[in-house]
Amino acid sequence: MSDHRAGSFGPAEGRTGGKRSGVLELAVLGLLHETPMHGYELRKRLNALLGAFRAFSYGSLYPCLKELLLRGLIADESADDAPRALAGRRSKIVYRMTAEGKERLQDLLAEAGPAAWEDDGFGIRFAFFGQTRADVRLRILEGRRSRLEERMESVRAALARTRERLDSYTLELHKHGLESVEREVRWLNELIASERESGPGANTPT
Amino acid sequence: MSDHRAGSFGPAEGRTGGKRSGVLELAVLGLLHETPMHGYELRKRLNALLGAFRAFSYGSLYPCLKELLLRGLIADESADDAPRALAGRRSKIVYRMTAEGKERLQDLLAEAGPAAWEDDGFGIRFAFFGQTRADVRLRILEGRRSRLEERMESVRAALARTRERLDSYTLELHKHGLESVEREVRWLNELIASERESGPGANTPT
DNA sequence: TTTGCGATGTATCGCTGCGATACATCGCGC
DNA sequence: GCGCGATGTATCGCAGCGATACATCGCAAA
Repeated sequence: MSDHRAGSFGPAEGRTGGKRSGVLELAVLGLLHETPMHGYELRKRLNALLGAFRAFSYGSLYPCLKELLLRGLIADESADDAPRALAGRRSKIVYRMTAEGKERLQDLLAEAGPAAWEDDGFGIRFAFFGQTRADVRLRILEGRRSRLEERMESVRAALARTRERLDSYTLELHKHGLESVEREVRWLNELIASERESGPGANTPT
Repeated sequence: MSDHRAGSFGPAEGRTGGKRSGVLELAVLGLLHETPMHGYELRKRLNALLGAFRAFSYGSLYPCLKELLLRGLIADESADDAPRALAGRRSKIVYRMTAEGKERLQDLLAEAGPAAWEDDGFGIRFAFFGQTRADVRLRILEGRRSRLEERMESVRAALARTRERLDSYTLELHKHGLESVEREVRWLNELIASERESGPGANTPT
């Protein structure tokens, strides 16, 4: 019972206590793209950026930062240009993106597959839509919409199957849940329409 | 400025110690209260019950079941009334509630504190409102509402602080998120009203 | 002056729960 | 008699949370 990863895809690295981070990686890279920052501020900005949608904690942020450093996607700015003469003094770590980091960010922002229409993946990508190519935006929006439609369909089917066994509170819960999803679909429709309207040739640079 | 939980409720709720799952425990107990079942069906029913709101996986269900067995809150029915003569044959495990389990369920359903107005805790409890005392229902509904209002307030404040730095997509995300919360508050208001209406003396028995 | 406090800042530990996977049995059509 | 999908039990690796520890800095009340 040990070591059986079929490993069809997924980079076989990590280990050594290394923490992988899907969405956080994009979030960090996306923010650092603007200006260098240290962890504390990164978190504040991140949570301000995402608002009601999501909040990250230090328990995930710092391990992620550590890993990104290791992978060379970000670097400690205070280390490469500081005088270094000051012996041992260091309490702040200012992170900046490296060239590899920028490349990675571009790859992540170009991703328009399933990962980009899951709840987390979508939300975080949407927050960085300003840096995303117009055609990718559209594909993500549409993918998200069909993902939600799928979900609604399966919930509705399950509901139809069990409706008579459910009490009024459960029914109410389902109704509310379904309406939330419907509302998001409507929102997506508006966004898609306005994307299409602003010209299918519009490519947003950087 | 502080983005920490201000702790207006503080330690009064007697945490300070490793606390067990809570959510799944309640779900399992709540379902098993009706009829005995095995894990597979438990999961199906659970996800049908919760619908769009939430879905549990085996990775959490089975460990939870194991722990509940250990704690004596549920028992393996096929073990205590089966002939036992059949040597070694066993593939299904049918769980039933014990007296301790029923007691525990009552305690969980009576809980109307902070744990009951977090996203998960609230949803799961709402699904079992049919088994909850009317006054507890009301307190949970009101607690949930004020929790959401708190959240909206802090998001709005953060938004006001950073609005000018955000691009149109991020603004759209915030708007949508805020509206979702507002919608849930309105929903809660309706529920509260209808709870109050149906008489403050109404105590639902099991 | 000192003391205390809240914001800033870095970091880790224990835990919950997910997702993928493995494997076994059963019923049923062909 | 065979395949195949539903039923059924179970675990592993990992992401991310929440609490916590600790250190420094600026500032205002004592």
